[in-house]
Amino acid sequence: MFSLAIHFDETDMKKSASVQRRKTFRHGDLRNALVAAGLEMARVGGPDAVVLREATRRAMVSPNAAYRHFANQAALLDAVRSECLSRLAAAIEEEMGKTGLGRDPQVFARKSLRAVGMGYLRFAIKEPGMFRTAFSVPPAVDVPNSANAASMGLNPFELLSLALNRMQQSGLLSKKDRKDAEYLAWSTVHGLARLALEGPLHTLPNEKVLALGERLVVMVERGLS
Amino acid sequence: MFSLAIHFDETDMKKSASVQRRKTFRHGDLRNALVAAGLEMARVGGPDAVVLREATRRAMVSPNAAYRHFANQAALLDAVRSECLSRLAAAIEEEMGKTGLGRDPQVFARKSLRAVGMGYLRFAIKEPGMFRTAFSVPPAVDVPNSANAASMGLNPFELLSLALNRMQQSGLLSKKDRKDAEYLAWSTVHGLARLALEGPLHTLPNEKVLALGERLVVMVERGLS
DNA sequence: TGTACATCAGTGAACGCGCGTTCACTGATGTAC
DNA sequence: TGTACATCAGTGAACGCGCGTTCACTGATGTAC
Repeated sequence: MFSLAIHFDETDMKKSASVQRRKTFRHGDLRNALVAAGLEMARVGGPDAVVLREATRRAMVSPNAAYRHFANQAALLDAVRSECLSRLAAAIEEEMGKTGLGRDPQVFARKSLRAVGMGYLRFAIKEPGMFRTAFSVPPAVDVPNSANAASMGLNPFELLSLALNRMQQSGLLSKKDRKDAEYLAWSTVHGLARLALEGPLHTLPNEKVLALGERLVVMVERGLS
Repeated sequence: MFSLAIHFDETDMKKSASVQRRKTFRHGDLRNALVAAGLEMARVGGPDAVVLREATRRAMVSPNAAYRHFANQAALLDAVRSECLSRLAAAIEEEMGKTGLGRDPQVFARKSLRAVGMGYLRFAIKEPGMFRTAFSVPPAVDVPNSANAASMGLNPFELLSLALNRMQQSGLLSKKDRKDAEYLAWSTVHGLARLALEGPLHTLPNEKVLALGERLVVMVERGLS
């Protein structure tokens, strides 16, 4: 019971409440903690909100501790961006998973393409900050510390390729039309997503955006071949 | 000849060179000068580069002078954004102007749509900073001082509507398909533009982007109806 | 199993910077008489 | 035509802020013996 007082002291009550303090000198998992903090900031405020000092604050660590794990702020942002892309890919995969297998290969292919597009769009609407971060302007020149570029699993682009391959294999897409079809299909939903998040269209209600998305997917199907 | 010395003195040589000084107390056209400076910064560095203090520096005016013409930095950015949209519209109109009139209304309509899409894309490639600024995230809440919203001429959206109207009037588009076609058509080229400027596709050569743009326009034509 | 030591993840303090914004002011201009 | 004066576009100085980054350091950990 009296150990309470000691805990009280340890938790550092100076200034406002809620300032906690690590009990170990080593953090143990600081790199991941910084990325997680950066991701949360990106989620709320987009790429510009990924502030190195704030990340260290949230990880309860001094500002310069970040430099043990990242060469600079750009490297941290890059790691966060990469994580955002992974989340987007996961959202798409989940949407694809929902569309059963389907026996007819053509129906399956169409469903796959639709799932990629709609999963993409849904993620953009649900997590605009992460989405914008995933596609924020790339580092101009440097960003020395970007080891984790690859990560695991397929990225959004590869998932789209997969769906388009199914379209081709099931005979819905000629070999000629298949060429560069990724870029065309991707552009459509990406454009809608960005217009819905920012710029003149950002007041469109979500349902409307999703309905437009459905129409876009159909348009792509018809327009590609 | 000896007046040179006086001029020398007037031009204020302290510190580096090239620092000039206005001779009149009143600037005369400060608001426009600030927007012009902001526009140039946006052109080079995108929306984040529109810095109020830097704009006043370029207008050779003290920082707080800006507050005679804009309520705050957001208001200046908003004026710059509006100007970027105008420039985009002008680029599209120019592209439309290049496509002669054509006697066949259907050919004309197709050419119009193509011109809108390609003009849009070309502007995005040529002026990525302005393009990104035009579609940067809108002011969250305030921006009190945004008088010049309307400006003159048609905005990009209206130009696109015009082309789609021609499609409908010439019988290329049913009334049903015409509905919300703006959003669909716009999304495609907008998406390609943004992917080409940032994100994973930003290394695509310009010619390739334009070639994809041509395919997109065809896809939209076919897919819409 | 115990101890010396190298490693290196963290600390604490400080830096220079440039930003947006506010204050009390100054002085050119255009208008009323 | 000349003069007094209100207007208001500009000045100069200062503010608080938070950022990214560097410095010399400290102390826990894991390894070699």
